[in-house]
Amino acid sequence: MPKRSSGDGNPHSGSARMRDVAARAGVSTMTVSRALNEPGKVSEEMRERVLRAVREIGYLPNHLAGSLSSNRSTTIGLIVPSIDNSIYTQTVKGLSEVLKSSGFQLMIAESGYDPNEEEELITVFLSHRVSGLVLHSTEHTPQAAEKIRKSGIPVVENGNIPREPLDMVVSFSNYDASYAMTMHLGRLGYRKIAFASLYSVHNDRSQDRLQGYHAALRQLGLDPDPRIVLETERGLAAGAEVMARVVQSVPEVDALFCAGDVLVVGALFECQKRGWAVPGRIALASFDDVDLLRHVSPSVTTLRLPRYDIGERTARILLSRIMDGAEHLRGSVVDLKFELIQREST
Amino acid sequence: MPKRSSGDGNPHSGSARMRDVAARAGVSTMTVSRALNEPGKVSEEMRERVLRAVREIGYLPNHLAGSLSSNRSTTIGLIVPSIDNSIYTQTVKGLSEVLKSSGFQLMIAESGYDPNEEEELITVFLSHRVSGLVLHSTEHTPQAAEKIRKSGIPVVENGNIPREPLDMVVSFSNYDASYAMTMHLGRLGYRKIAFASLYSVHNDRSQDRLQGYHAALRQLGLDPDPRIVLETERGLAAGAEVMARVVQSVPEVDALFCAGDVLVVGALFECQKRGWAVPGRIALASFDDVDLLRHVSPSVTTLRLPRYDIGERTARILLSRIMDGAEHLRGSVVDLKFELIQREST
DNA sequence: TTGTAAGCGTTATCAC
DNA sequence: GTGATAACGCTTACAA
Repeated sequence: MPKRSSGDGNPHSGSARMRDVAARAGVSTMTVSRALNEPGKVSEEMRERVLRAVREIGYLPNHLAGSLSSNRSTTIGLIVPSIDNSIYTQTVKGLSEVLKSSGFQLMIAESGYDPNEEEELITVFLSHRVSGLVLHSTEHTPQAAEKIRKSGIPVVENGNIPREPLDMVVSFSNYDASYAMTMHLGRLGYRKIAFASLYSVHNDRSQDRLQGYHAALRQLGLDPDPRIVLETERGLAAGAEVMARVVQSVPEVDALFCAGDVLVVGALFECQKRGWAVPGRIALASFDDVDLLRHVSPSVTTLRLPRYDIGERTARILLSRIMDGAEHLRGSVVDLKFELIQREST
Repeated sequence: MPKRSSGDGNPHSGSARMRDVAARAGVSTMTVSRALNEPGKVSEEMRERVLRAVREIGYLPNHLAGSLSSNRSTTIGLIVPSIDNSIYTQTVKGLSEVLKSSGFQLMIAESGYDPNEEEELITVFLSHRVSGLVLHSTEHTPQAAEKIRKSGIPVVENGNIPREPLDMVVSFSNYDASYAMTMHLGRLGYRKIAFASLYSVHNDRSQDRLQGYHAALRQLGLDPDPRIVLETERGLAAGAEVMARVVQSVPEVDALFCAGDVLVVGALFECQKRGWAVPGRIALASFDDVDLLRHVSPSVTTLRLPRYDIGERTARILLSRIMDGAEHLRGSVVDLKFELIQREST
């Protein structure tokens, strides 16, 4: 019962197998395998004979079979809350570039900010026997944590620095960044600092930013005012709406710190439309240094976050664990620093 | 020589196998396999017995083994020119959402606008035995085309509508879109229409946009002027630079069509800085309807492209081929339409 | 409806 | 340095 015969119309059905290469080269499959994966362990002559046969036949190794047999895969699973968030793209690029150079592939999925969905995706990735996992969120179901632990594969969390990491962490601290910006505003003399962030439900980044803000207020001796602490959705329209709402409900406000996405740009446009001078009437600060903020007028004070570096370091640390078995890296936390960029808006 | 014993420290080494589940449930592995994959083919009692054993043991199926054995995988390969281009994110989201609902996973890689790199990635994906391939570029090496053909897997190109598709196509026409916008500018009375695009080397989208522009000029009876046709890199700074260059070298220019990325925003800022009225001194039009263009002042005339739909349709057509064997879809071309949004800038 | 046996394409192991 | 053989964990094909 040759299975092969059944799959005539199937994908990949025509691909040559290693044994075809072996037959053509007049060697065993092991020699082919070695010539391809550990060229040093094979004589020059054999190597060339094999490689010629590979070319002639148009042989393509089957990673599935290789991974099954060797119990090693070359795939990494990445779960982000939302794929269409431009914030992550730099990190994904950093990850992708380093992984590619080591022959690893990225499997990507989005959790939609839902820990249960994340758990489901982790399960799927584990089924695919990924060699490592990268999670942007640092909030997980207990079951997810348990599955990961049980699997034994290395994990990097990289959206924030959690109190209780699953394993490794490569990130900046949302708390520290938010604290730094709020302190900066306070030192510049602003006394009534409003704070806008994205919804913090199942979003520990937002939560930490809020806490950083509050900690700085305390340090500055400023009273918190719930009327000027807002959560909203993503987008320019949301930023504009927040701006209008804050100024109208609490006219004494003299600064707005938009701790998420491009909210600040919407806010700035709203100011321009209403004729509110920035920073004269109200100062504006933001969280991520997107290109736009340097080009608008006034240019916007913001935090430069190591988005690309996070991806790059994440990949490197993961590869160390996977390829070099660097067990001493288990549980390590890399706190990449951010930079505060003072511009015209404050 | 039990392979298993060697892998004690290895990832996934502790995971239970189907045979463990079978033993626990007191059935054969085939019954476990059926209970999991074709529940209808198993009696209620068996199904429950198996599922309980699965839960108790914490069994996680091994997709690698399943795919190898069945000669079917649940992964799709996606190659984009550059991951950090926000243009693709909506398409990736569309793809991802549909694929996820069918249990497929996305493997993503970037070619860096290099066909040879793309070929390399295609090879890797084929090695991973992806069930389908999505390519943003429509320019490929002959070897890449040959490998894909030989593999027999379905492919969708979705960055443009090529003259000679590899297989299926889901896209809008860059030529048509560019033609439409240029005609629109002509009909509004603009006579000296400049054109800025991203570098067109190995970028057939840019090339087609340029051709659409030229075709429209002919149709409008306007003479092409190489001095006002420019290629540049991505980014706001590039847009600003193009704007300044065009107006200073050819003062008669009365419109600028930025056919790429966020160039137009840089151009608009430059106009504001220089005090050039838009559209009084010069009209501005763009290619992609990013959120920003609706919020700047003046708001910018642009093309609304079906980015998300492209991803969604791509996934659907691919899944039809893979799961339903819909061979009649082979070679089909889906030309998704775009929409021209007239705003204040023209 | 369930089970048996063979095989998917590769690599680990051990012998030469 | 090279090869024979037995896995890897699952599904196909067929038998019961």
